[in-house]
Amino acid sequence: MRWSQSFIPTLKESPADAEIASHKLLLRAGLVRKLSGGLYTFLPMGLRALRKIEGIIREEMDRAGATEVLMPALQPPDIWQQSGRYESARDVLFKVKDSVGREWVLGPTHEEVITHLAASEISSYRQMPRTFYQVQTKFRDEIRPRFGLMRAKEFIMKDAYSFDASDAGAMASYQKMYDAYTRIFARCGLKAFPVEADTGVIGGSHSHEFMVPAATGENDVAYGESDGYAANIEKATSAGPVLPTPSASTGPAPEKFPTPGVVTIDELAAPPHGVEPARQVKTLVYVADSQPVLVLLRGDDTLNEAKLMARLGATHARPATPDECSSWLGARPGSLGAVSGVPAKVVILADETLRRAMGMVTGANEDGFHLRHVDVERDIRVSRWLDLRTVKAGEASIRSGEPLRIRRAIEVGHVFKLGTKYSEKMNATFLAEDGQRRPCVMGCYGIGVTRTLQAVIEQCHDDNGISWPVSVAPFVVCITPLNAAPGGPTLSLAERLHDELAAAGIEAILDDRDERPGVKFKDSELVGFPLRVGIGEKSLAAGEVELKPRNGPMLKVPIDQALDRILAWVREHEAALNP
RNA sequence: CGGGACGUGGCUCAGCCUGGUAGAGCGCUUGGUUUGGGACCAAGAUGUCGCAGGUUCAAAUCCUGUCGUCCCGACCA
Repeated sequence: MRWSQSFIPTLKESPADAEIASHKLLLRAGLVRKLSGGLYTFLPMGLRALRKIEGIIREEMDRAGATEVLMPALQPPDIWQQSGRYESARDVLFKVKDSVGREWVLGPTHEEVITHLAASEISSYRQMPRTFYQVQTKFRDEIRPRFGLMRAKEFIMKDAYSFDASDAGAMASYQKMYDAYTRIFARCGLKAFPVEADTGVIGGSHSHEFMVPAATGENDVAYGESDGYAANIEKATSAGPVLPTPSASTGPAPEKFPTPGVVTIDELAAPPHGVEPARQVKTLVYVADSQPVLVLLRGDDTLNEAKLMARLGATHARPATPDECSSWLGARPGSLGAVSGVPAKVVILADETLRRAMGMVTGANEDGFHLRHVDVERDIRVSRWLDLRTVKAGEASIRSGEPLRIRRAIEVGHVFKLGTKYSEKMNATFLAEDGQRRPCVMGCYGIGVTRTLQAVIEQCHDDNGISWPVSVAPFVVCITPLNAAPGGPTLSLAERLHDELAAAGIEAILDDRDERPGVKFKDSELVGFPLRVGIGEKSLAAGEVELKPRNGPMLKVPIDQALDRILAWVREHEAALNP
């Protein structure tokens, strides 16, 4: 490929609407252009890198025994109604109407479609295990698209779905995908690691997300440095808070005291009251699937909303408004408590940390008053004790006791044991060996392909631009004749090398532009080709060409060895990425 | 959805406060000189200042609305 025949519009300056490095580089290196918020056109270099990632994914899916299909992006709403997600996923569903007014859905994912297929095509245990996958464009009505391809309205995803006749079979299918994912990200040159993930409404214990550590990620991961524990913060647990919870009773009964103007934990902790946060009971009012619930946490803890929803099996949860708090409890946020005045219909959930907590301080359900000497088990009608708190850095790992750390990460993949949630609702059943009809046991497995592309850039770049791993580089080799005069000796050698590389199966881009050397050097580093082959009149006179790895020092090699040295360099770096 | 910021040539931005001829750098075109790290000189082209109203003799500038973009938030009462 000649540079002049491609389309690589590089930019010296970053467009103003890009914030993070990978987003800026996507634009600066001419990989993508924005059409609208969350919608991007892939230009040749971006498309080539994307195809490389897709290629790796296809190879590994096939190796793992999955089989490729392609499902419609446009889907009838009735299958979404059948699965119940027409309601529960309504926030992300794009809906469109056709010319006669009938409604359609743009698929954010394909569980419904594949389960519909399985319902009609799989009828016997003999047809399983079976794993289908596709690489498809997905649509999500993101509240706030951001960071380029990272969170977009339209994006490319690899999704796979496994069907098994038994739980054990489903676990084996899950493990195959888990292993495939590990290989895929390694081959993409990404340092991605699996973490335990929240299973949300669906329940079950088997879900892992593959995370790429990055300060710009949108997820927090809690992990142990050496014990291997790693979990999404939404799921993470610990041995408990570092500070112990007060457990000595300070009085025989709760006692009301005035706290005018005090509405926050910090204000109650400050003079004149001086009640340290660990001695306070934080009372939150939530509305979960239209039901009011009270959530009790220690004052210095934070509610983990994902845990709340998971424990309740709720699909939507939101904090109650101050007016709702007033009408249910008789007080405004800041003076709420669960000791008295809680209507019987309101469920009270308390975090495990508060078990046996004594001598606590909490709101009195009367504006301007709090209660002290509260023994939680004695004084509060707790309906359920649950793990609802968000773990904090420094707390002991449940695995080894070492202090947990927390870091930001980008989620690039998710493997999930679904069970029979969809197969039951959509009647995807089979006849088992024992003659019984049972629902298929399913798993689903996603990789954000476009997001993975950007994650690679986020992880592989420097001040000069992108630095692609050879496996996903749009071209591995950039041949740079410093003088591209037609018919001249540098261009002739460049062309010869290009053709010889092509014959050896390596696609190189030849920078045949009539540009000054500095421009070519800067561009090749910005776009990030792993190996640049420089051919100038000086080096030619010395009988040499220059091999300049993107991340290493320049090597001068004799012209007649150039091809072999380039091939060796590429093979070596390809091999390094193969697990 | 709440808060904030910003919309001026292809890109990055100045001008707006204090209304009065629309600017710079990069990019682009032409000619010349250059040619191993984003060249230099000269001459040029490119704008209904996001859009719609309003105020005014006069609006990029002030006011209102609207659309778009980006950031923060949408757990800690």
